[in-house]
Amino acid sequence: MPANDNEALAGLIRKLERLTDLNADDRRRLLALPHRLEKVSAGTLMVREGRDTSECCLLVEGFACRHKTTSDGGRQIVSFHMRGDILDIQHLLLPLADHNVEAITEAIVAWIPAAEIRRLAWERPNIGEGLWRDTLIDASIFREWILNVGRRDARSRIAHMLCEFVTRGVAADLGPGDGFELPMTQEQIGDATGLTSVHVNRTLKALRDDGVIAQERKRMIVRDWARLRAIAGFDSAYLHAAGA
Amino acid sequence: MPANDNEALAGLIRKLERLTDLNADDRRRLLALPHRLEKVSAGTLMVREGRDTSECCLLVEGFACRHKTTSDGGRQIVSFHMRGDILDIQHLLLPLADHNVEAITEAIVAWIPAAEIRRLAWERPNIGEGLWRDTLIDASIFREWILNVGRRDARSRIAHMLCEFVTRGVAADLGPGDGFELPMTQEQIGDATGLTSVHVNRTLKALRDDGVIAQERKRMIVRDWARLRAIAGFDSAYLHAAGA
DNA sequence: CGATTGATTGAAGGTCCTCAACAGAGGTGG
DNA sequence: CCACCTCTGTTGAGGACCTTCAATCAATCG
Repeated sequence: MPANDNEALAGLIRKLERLTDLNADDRRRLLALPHRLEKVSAGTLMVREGRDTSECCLLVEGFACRHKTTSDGGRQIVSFHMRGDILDIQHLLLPLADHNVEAITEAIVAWIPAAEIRRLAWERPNIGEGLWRDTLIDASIFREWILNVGRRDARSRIAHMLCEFVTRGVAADLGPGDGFELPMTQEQIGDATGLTSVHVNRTLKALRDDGVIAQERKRMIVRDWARLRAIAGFDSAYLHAAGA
Repeated sequence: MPANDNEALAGLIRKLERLTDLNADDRRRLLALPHRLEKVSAGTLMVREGRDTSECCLLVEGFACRHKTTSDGGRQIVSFHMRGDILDIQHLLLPLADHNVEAITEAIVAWIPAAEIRRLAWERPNIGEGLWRDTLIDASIFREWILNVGRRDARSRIAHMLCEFVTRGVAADLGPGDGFELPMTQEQIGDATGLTSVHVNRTLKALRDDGVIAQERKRMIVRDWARLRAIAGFDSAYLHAAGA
């Protein structure tokens, strides 16, 4: 397994430290969380809608998304995730999964018993506060996504998705925001923005032609961050501490 | 003031009892929460995006919504609320409001100091668990709304919004679901579904012509619940305990 | 009772979708 | 190591759904 145990939980601690104050004891308890590491390939479903869950899934490395489907098969991605994110923290208190969690690249995840995290949340108020705040920021991002698919056109919508991804990636130490690995396919961008992959393709081409972005393979370069922001109408306030 | 103090907090207790176990002491502490009642008219903004907040707003009577706007003025409603709902519980841990909260009918709200609720959440684990679970259900509803505006056509989208409203209304003791007061205008339905009021009008007419619903004034009658559900692709699982 | 807000309907147009074909990249197995 | 296959990206043509603009009607309210 590529990541050792300490590294696996260190990502979670780094994230919580952006959200709350942790003392030495808090950190010790977090590092002592029982867990098992798993390497998964792109496309693996870590959580299935409707299933009972007793473990929480921490993303140690790689990228993942959460998605839901309509009764006639339409698929909607509701969030993207990167290292340090707990992918299904809501299962601490809601045992039945209401959506799927899928790896979109090869990834390493750590499975942690929900009961252990729950206990820690109540015994260490700092940790509980951080975890609760994390779920509240999740909810804030969901609200922004409702606005994104509901009220922006394809161009702004995709630009906004890119802005958010860059901003969160920088916060998660994935490197500088001007050039970065874009882990999702155009089909997945479509599923996240409520568009078809065909229209995503045309819209990305337009953004390239306008000199706002550039692409080579899966690598994306932001040529003009100010313009991308303006097209998206992006204001990072909704990310709260998570995107600071 | 139409509602007395006990009635005001009783709605919150009823709601929390659907989400967690409360003992006599929990209930006593909840009833002892300091608060002030306010009667507000339709259109009143209780919370403004970007503002610092130190009080939480409990909806005692009437209806409200939360909404956001794009930089060029597009407006998106991200949730509707009814009595018993805490309208901005995220401000317990996120001081800066990332959206607006607005009364859509005349309403009675109770303002409760956020610090008092926060204290109760940590001192009474049952209450904390119930409140956290409530915010997680909120998030689940947001996810469903992303799916709704992202992947359903106007007809299913509006049908889904109606199904959710009815289901939550029944759970909140607002009366039977077959005939009920629809508090929002067609413009607000449009803002919630990412459509224009014109298209909402045409779509509602189609649903009426098909015998699925009927309307008189602001009153809506569900003529064929099975068909409305089918059109919406509605499955109440995402409401978790809140819509049981 | 005039004024304002919300509902209703028509006509024209635009954004995005569907269907379809093809190119390129990457992975697999013989 | 190359042939093959699959997945992803790309582009074109036509059409559907929803929007925009506009006018009219109904209901509510000061």
